Amino acid sequence: MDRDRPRPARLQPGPPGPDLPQRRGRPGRYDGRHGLRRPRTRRPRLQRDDAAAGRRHPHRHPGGCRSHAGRRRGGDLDRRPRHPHEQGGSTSMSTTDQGTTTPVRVRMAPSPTGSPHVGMIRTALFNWAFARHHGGTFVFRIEDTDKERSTDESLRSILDLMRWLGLDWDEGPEVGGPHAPYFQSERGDKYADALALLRESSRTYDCYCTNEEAAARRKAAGSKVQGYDGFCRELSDEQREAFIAEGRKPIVRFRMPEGSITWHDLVRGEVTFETEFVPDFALCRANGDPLYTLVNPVDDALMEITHVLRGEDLLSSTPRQIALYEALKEVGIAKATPQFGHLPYVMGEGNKKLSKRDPEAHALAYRDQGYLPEGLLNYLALLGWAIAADRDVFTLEEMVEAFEITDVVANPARFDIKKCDAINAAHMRRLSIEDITHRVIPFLKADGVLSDPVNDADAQLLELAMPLVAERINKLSEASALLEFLFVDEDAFEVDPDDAAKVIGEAGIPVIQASYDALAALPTWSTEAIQAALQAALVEGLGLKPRNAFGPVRVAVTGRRISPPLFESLELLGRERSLGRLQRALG
RNA sequence: GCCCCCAUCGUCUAGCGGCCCAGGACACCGCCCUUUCACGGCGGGUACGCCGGUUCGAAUCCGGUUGGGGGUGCCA
Repeated sequence: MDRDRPRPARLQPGPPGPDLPQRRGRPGRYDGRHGLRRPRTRRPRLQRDDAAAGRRHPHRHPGGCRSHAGRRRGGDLDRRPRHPHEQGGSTSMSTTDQGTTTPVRVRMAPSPTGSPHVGMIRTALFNWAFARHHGGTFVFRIEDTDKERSTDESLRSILDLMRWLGLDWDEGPEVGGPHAPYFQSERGDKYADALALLRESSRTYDCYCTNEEAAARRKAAGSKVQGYDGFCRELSDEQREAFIAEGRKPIVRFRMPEGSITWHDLVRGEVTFETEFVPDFALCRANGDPLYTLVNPVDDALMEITHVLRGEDLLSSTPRQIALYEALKEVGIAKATPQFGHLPYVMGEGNKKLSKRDPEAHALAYRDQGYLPEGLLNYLALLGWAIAADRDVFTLEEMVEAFEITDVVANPARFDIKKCDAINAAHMRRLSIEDITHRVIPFLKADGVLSDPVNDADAQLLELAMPLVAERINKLSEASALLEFLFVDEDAFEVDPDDAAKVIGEAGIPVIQASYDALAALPTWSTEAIQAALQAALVEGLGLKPRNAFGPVRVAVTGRRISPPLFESLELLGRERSLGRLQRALG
């Protein structure tokens, strides 16, 4: 073949034990222990006999915390009996370490380049939920090796995002941890050490070729495979010296082993790659800068990550990582190869991976548009996972309780903003008035509806008005339009011209006049009295349908055709301001 | 090109060989409720890509095919 070396049929035996169900795609339920899986059974967790409730508090200390009080490390790990025949390790390149009971350690490792993406949230959420479900550790690591593209702004955005979402991390930026530092830019010595050890082993070799040379050789050989061809694998001293004499600087390449590499993917089942299709890859640049291919596995190894849950785009780099892990174990850097689970893409319009170009991709925009973190997270969780056959709305706590990585489906999901809205709306309706008021205030301030700080009178008015508004908004940002008329100064009050044209006009003037007369005569200014007076004057008096009767009044007083309930609104506005606005509408 | 992944309503999913002429949610279409809006209620249409095989029985297992996606870097 391309490397001119014989290829043994298969290094790996087939599926391990006779009792191990190896259904592709729907693997057995993962029980939190390395290499162990059991056949899926329907929601056995619902019958759990321990008091799981109150054990975890996913919302505590958003933004990361040190306190592990109350968290049971490795909580679920010993719950189920081990099945003697169930072993996940199936190959010489096994991704599992049989017999261990290591507590779960997962990580989120974003690159701080550009604006954080909703796909990133989904990955973070599944990692977080997996960690919390198993009472494990959620590590947050910043992969800022690319100095050109990494920015502080992006880093801040990611941290803000995680804090807003309430996905707290146990180790990482701001909280530190036993494997600090958690910024790759501060871990250069570790990569240099790893590279030096690897270079001393037989697993790597120095390569002097240019890309062009390798590509030309591939082409000349009529190879179907692209990428490096292994030319420098067995260089003679003379060849090496000749290259050096030419002034070439070598890079370090990893020597892919022969045969095939198989792993049991946590979401996809068994995946196999023939290594003839996995070219020897570079670990560093000629100037010595380590590449992602090196730093990512080295950090995972050093941080003792047990499960790597990441995007499907990394699927094809997994055989390289598994092979590298073998070398890292050999040189004493890695203790064990993690298990891998490749999450499906979040797709955008037109069946393409949701790209940064899509406005829907920008994660922080959801916060600014008034989505609830619990709503967004709930929706994102639905992309690839279901808590039950007939349920879509759930809390983070419920997700933690029920989340199984092996329940995640492998097919890519389209991001549907309408459903996202609907799920968010469901969470809005679950909030108490106090809670929703609290959350709406920043939006009201930003929109200039409320002053900052809020004065006492406005605070009081808001407290009275929110019950009317809370049930009719689906996003926090929608409150301003509904409340503005109550807080605006009279001389700044404006009536929407389009709405006025539609319902006031000539036909509306008599209606407003009649309303003014009826309300001006009112001895008490209450919702009930207002309703009775308007009902009598307009519906009975003028013979109007309620819709036509109250429309003009609504626009005159609230400025818009869409408002909180009219009679309550009038009461809150007060007699003087209400009558004044009716007067103004009359011209 | 080559390699890998994926395949149930428009969308997200349930389904783990008989409970399925396929369930839920969003969207859509009617109707009801209603002072606008937002809720809420009732009803409706719409899906197992295709071809083989295994089986008494297949959406479910196997093979193929087609279609989609991803990868194929001294990017991450």
